[in-house]
Amino acid sequence: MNSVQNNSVATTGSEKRRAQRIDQVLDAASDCFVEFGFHGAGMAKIAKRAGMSVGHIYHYFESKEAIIAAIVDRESDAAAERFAELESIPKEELVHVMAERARDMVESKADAFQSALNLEILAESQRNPQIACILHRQDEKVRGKFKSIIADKLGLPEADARTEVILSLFGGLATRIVRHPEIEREMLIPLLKQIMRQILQDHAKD
Amino acid sequence: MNSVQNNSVATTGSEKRRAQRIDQVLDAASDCFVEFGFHGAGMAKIAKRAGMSVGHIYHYFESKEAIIAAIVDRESDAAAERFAELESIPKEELVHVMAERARDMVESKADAFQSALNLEILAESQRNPQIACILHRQDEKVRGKFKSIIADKLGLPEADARTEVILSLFGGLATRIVRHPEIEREMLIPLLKQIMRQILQDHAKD
Amino acid sequence: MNSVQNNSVATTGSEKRRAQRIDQVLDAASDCFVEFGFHGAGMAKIAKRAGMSVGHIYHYFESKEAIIAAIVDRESDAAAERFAELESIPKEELVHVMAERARDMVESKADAFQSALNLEILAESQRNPQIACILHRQDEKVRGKFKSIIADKLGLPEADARTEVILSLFGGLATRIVRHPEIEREMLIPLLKQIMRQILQDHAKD
Amino acid sequence: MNSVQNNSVATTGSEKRRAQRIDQVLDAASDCFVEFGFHGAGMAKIAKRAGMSVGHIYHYFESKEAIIAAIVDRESDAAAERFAELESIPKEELVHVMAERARDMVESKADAFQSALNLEILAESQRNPQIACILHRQDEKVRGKFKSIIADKLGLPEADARTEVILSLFGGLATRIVRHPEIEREMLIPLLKQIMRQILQDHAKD
DNA sequence: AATGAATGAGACTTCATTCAT
DNA sequence: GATGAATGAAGTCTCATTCAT
Repeated sequence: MNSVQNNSVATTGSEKRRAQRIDQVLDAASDCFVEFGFHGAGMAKIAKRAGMSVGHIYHYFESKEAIIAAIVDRESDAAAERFAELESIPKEELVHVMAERARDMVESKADAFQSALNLEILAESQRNPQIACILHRQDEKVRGKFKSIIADKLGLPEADARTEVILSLFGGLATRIVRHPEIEREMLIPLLKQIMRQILQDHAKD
Repeated sequence: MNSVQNNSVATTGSEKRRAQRIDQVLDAASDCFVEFGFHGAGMAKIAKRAGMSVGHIYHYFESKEAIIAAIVDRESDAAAERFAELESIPKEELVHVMAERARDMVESKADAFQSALNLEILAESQRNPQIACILHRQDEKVRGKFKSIIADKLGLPEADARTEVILSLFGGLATRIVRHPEIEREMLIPLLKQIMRQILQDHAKD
Repeated sequence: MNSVQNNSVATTGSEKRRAQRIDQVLDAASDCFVEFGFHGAGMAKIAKRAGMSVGHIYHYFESKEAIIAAIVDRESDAAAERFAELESIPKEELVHVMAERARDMVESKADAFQSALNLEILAESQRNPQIACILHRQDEKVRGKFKSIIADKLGLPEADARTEVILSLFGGLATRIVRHPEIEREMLIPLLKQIMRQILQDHAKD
Repeated sequence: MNSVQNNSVATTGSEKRRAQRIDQVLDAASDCFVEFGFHGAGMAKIAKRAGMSVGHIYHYFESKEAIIAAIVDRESDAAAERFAELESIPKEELVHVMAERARDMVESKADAFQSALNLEILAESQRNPQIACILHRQDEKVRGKFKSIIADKLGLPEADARTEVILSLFGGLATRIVRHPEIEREMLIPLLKQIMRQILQDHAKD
């Protein structure tokens, strides 16, 4: 369901193979985690879906925790990148692009997988400091870029608040849509666009 | 951390005691679930914190699952009630009250809906149909009341969309605030109020 | 299903009540043991079926073991008595009566309950010396009476062997019929009568 | 006590080892079941006697139930085979061989069908449908072969009845002998032979 | 006499992890 | 690199028994 990455800068054939194997594990684990949760997915199930023996997984990962951490890393990298693309968008188009972004999120079911995993990750991050740290670091990155777009490119005040509210809204939307697939998504878009416009333009008055 | 309830309509002393004991278990379990997660919290830990033997918990609950379900029930009941209060608010004050509600959510850490337990519950609901069902039922209730307020009391069109967006925003905010306690909450309020106003008034144009 | 006994020689009303209560427990326990086995029948189930609280059963029986022992006693008493009746049968009718006894056993489903309990008891007796002892004592009694009938009343040699074979046959029949209720019982009777005759008359040659 | 089998058609060393391990478990479990009963024998005891960790047993058997089922299978297979041998016996010798069979049963304590395990199995079969089914299937096989021997080879009428009575007698004898090891077995043989002859020859008159 | 709340040991089972091959 | 046999701790749940009321 999810097997794009090949972050390896490897050149050796053996290292390439290694990276492939690691991705096999990560993909299998992601699937299992979505289906059964972090705790409900046993190493045996992951190994079977990865087409690999249980023992061999431990050649690539020190522990199950390490697999979780790697997935969180990979997943939050992907999320961060998506926001990063916004940096290169010219000022005039930004509001429009962000609004389209909202449409994508609302329309695409592709994020259902992602979002389900996200909930698992968020829950885990509450007691696993390592996960919490990874998440925090990534969030910092996203937040930073966003703020600079709002403050520098759009020249708006209160960049912090605008950033937090946008991120909250996107996060909440994603979660809500996974939980309620029956929602008619189309109808949300006009209202969302409107709100995006309001947040990203200087109408702000109290 | 959490020990308010006394829903018992009991009159007998023994029934009262029973209700007390049940609440002891529920409170202890809530604590443990927040601290260790649904699956990290063993019955032993819960029993110890409830001041009760493991075996005795099973006089009150058929299984650990049943405890989880009871907690979700209790928790989502509380959340639903909070939204239900809005029904009695007169039209003119509604936007204002909702905005204040956003402030409360942002300011108070105690809010159940923003609680850590909530994330655990959401994650669990993805694979536990019973939990999913409870959540869904409650959400239906909230959604219904909200829509009727927007459509009937405020006389606005697109009540569905407005409802979904508000609920998404509140949900996302709660989650984001638990994860980032360092956010300066105060600064969010003006922007949130503005958005609430926009959603609850008929400026809607695309 | 089984509640005849009232062995109490009691005169006091309170003792009568006591005996009644004890029989309630024994009857309930018999039922449960047949349905779930000795180990599968919890005290809770027995108590409920006896219309009595769990704790109160311990006023009458020291332990679950004691209940089992009491049942075995009662059950094997009943079985022994059935054989004892043979003593008063006149010589000429004995073969006929025994043959009829075989018919009864084969025809009556009433023994199914008994026989199911018997299997449970036999299995238990293999590791519970107390049960083994009770059973042994009763068997001794039955065997003794039988032998004396065969040797003294019928004047046959090898009374021991004849006794053992008859008891084996009856035991085996009972067990087989519980296990295979589909067997057409009627057809067995002529052959059984024939065998009874052979065992109880002096055709014995090798 | 019991470790004959090597049904494995395995050629690989690993498969051979696997079969060995499985037999270790089955042997250990048989021992424990005889000593403590199906429900008195904990997995811990079985594991210790099998020289294996508790957890590892679950690589070979899905559950304790599955172990019981496997033992019943093995045990009743052995019993069925013993009866199956009769098919190849020529007509004239049959009565004689059957009579000898009775002698063997009476004399040998090793006979599986008379083993203590058997009682345990019978008792269990009363509430465990899976066990009941295995037993029934085997019994069907034995009964079928027996009937065809009696009807076709010996040309006797009422093959059903004769079969049932013989099986009852053998079953009863086995049980009785386990319970009363003090019985002088030798003395039973002449009478048993006589009865076998009567059942397997056409003296039948009512 | 009677209740049922309460206990705690022990039952079966799962699972992350290790290690010989 | 690759396997899967093996471990043992820990998990959920049951149950005979006791005791305050």
